[in-house]
Amino acid sequence: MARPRVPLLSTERIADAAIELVDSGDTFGVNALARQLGVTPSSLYNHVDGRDGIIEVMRGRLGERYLAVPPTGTWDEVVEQIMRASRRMYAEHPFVVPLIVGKTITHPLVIASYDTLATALLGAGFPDDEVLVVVAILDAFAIGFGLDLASPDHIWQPETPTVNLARLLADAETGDERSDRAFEIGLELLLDALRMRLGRLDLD
Amino acid sequence: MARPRVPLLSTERIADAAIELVDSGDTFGVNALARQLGVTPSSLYNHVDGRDGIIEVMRGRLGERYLAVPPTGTWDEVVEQIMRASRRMYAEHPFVVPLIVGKTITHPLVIASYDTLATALLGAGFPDDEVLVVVAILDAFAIGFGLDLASPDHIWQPETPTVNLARLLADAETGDERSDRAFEIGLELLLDALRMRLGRLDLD
DNA sequence: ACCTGAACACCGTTCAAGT
DNA sequence: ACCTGAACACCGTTCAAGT
Repeated sequence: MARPRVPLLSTERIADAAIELVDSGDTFGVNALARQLGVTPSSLYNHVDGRDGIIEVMRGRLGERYLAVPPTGTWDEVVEQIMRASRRMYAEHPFVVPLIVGKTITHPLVIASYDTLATALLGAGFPDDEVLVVVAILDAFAIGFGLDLASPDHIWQPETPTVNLARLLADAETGDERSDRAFEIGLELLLDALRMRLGRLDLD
Repeated sequence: MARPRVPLLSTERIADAAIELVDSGDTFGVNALARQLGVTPSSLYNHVDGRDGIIEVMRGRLGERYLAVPPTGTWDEVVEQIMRASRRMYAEHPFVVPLIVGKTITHPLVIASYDTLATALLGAGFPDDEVLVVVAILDAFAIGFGLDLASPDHIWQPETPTVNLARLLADAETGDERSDRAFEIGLELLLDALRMRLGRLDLD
């Protein structure tokens, strides 16, 4: 079977299988992915630009699933909806976060999501030269919490005595609940702070 | 030369060389590190627990350099100093961030830094069950911005028309300055928000 | 156009052998 | 105790060959 009459692969099938592989917790790799698709590693190169290409179609596919509906309402409602959508995406696929982090974003839908965010902030009254900065802050926040979900349950492992940390860790809730609470409180803090800053800007 | 009369390696030499390798921008790896140390990959295993072990001694070494001086002052000054110290560490060694991210922290000095943060927040009046959550938020924030520094100059690369994003990107400052401004504004927002929340808590 | 299979340079890790 | 060198199973990528 050299060339099948109907193609075995497509970017969508590759993206979906990649997401499945990563979600399973097994380490991501071109060979592992090919194995799961029942295909030779080299066949992937007919559809996708190597390892990084696979990661980018993963991001795009997830974007289609989580960021497709454009948010509506006041600027802070838009911000909140996008942050929550990203959060849901990362929460349900935590292990993709370390893979996509720091890679250039090109997928139109994902770009559109950041564009919506920027437009909402401009509409709110944030000055031109501050909008991208705020977007970067929101992105850093979302990514940081996404990584939090991908991290092992015990990020801090004190081996020497501590003043308070060890005791707090012993009493703390388990990973996901703590992370969810942290996200909720963090988002609230962030939105409050943005509203406060906007109020100050309006006075000038 | 089987066993040298004085050891060629030590965890410190390994850590320093690893930091140097990572800073140079070359991809980190056991083999590349051994090459730089003028040593066989397998010799590293006499001092360090494989790849992950090397990463952990890197983190420890950086902690010794950037987090050794315990911060003083009011709780928010402590928070600010620790955040700035982490920022400096990540800014001067951006490429270590993707490596240490999500890995369990054991190094006493690094643990001590988080302990100091927790103690300051407790002293401020944050309730026991909220302190770790705030620490996680601060950590997510710092990590997020650290990754921002390790990212390529053009994180967003719109290939289809946008409402505002493409225009804002064209006018934007270059990577490091933008990231620095974002950090400054973000830290201000975060501290304001924490003070606000503390004020509310005090009323109950 | 789309797959296989061989080949390549490279990983991280283990372990016997040497001093 | 601490290094080398051989060996292992595994990467990601390229490319000729086959339909």
